[in-house]
Amino acid sequence: MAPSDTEQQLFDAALTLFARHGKAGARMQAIADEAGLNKAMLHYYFRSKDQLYEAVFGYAMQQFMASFDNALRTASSFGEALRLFIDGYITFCKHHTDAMRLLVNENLRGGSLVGQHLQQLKATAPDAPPQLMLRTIERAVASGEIRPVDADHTLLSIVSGCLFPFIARPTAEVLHPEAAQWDAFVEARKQHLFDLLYHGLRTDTPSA
Amino acid sequence: MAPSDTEQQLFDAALTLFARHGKAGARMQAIADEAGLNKAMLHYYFRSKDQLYEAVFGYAMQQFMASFDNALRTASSFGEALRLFIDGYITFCKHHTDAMRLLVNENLRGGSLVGQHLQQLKATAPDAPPQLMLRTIERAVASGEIRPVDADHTLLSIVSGCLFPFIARPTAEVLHPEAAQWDAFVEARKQHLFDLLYHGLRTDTPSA
DNA sequence: CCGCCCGTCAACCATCTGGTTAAATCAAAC
DNA sequence: GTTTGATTTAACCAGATGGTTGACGGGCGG
Repeated sequence: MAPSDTEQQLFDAALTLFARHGKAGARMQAIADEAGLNKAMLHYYFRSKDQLYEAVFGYAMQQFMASFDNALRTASSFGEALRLFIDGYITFCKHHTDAMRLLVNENLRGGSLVGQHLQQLKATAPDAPPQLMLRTIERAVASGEIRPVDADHTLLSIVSGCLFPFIARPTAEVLHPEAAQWDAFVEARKQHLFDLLYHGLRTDTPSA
Repeated sequence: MAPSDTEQQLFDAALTLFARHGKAGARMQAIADEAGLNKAMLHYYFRSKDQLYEAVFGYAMQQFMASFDNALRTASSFGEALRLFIDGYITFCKHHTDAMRLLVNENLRGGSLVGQHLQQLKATAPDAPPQLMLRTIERAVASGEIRPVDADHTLLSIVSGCLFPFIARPTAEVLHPEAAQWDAFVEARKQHLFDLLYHGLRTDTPSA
């Protein structure tokens, strides 16, 4: 089961190139070159381009789920859970840009892989991070900690805020041209997003 | 200048297929077939696949900008501007899914086209919708109508909330499986998003 | 030392892909 | 009715692409 060194190199190269050029745009030859190996090895370890893509996609999704699974469970309040979720999500995107790009790309294309894997996950691991966060929101609504919002929409809003700077990086960089400051921008986003969402969600403080 | 009927059909088919399969995945033959025309016509009207793609992309971006330009100018308060922006954005995505997908795809891939067009737009039309909304936010901060938030981050958050359900539709549909209810879900999102953002942005009401 | 098998490779193959071309068609101008 | 120019078409082409194959090699059990 332990993937050989060669297999891993091919796999990594595939992830990189699939993320960069999409499934159709990534060439098998280019993947082999990137890994510094012979193209035939790709077919030796993964039979076809389709199967290679599926393997890489599945890995990306699994990696994604694992990334902030533990963090979430330690939260004691909704505010803390929200902060952990945002931090985990943004940190994941920052360090696993390729995996994230692959996942978003597959979503955007409306491929069937997303649905498949998500359904399967829902069945085998009913406490995966999305579900977990969803229930955290519902609980916070029930306890009156936050306004009575729709949990699905809210989760979508949280996720979108984390993901979007990476999705729309070229656009974001027109607003924030200093290239070197990208990291700082991403880091600042954690705080901005938490503030925005926490203010937006918490129960109204009766005023004037 | 008026594009011939043939040219328009090719153009539309190209938009559809580029959006569906990406630049690399869309085949010239398939585009011609979709338009019910001969493949050579594609090269007759647009010299190459690259130029066809650029033309389609430019059109999508222009269409996108035009879609909610007017609406924004009529707003009298920040709240109204926010509502109009959200409505316009979501409505655009709903009715021009292909154009939206193309734009997001290009962003995700980090292509140079996004930067080019946006820079050019910034120069020729300094009051394009994004800039306009940006300044609306800044004004609302200055007037104390909303908290002193970073305008760039805030705009990004607004846009992301509008766009994301369309980007991640397969994922969203796992949460909301009833296929027929997609339209209702999108419509409900306008209200949810406005509430979330408006609560999240408005100046703190001093309380206990 | 021998045979065996896994891993590796260069060369090869059928098909597909973007792009070209020369002939055919058509509409308006003369 | 013929000329002229834009439009349309089928056939074609060179190179790329996913995938295959047969040979080579080296480590390992015997």
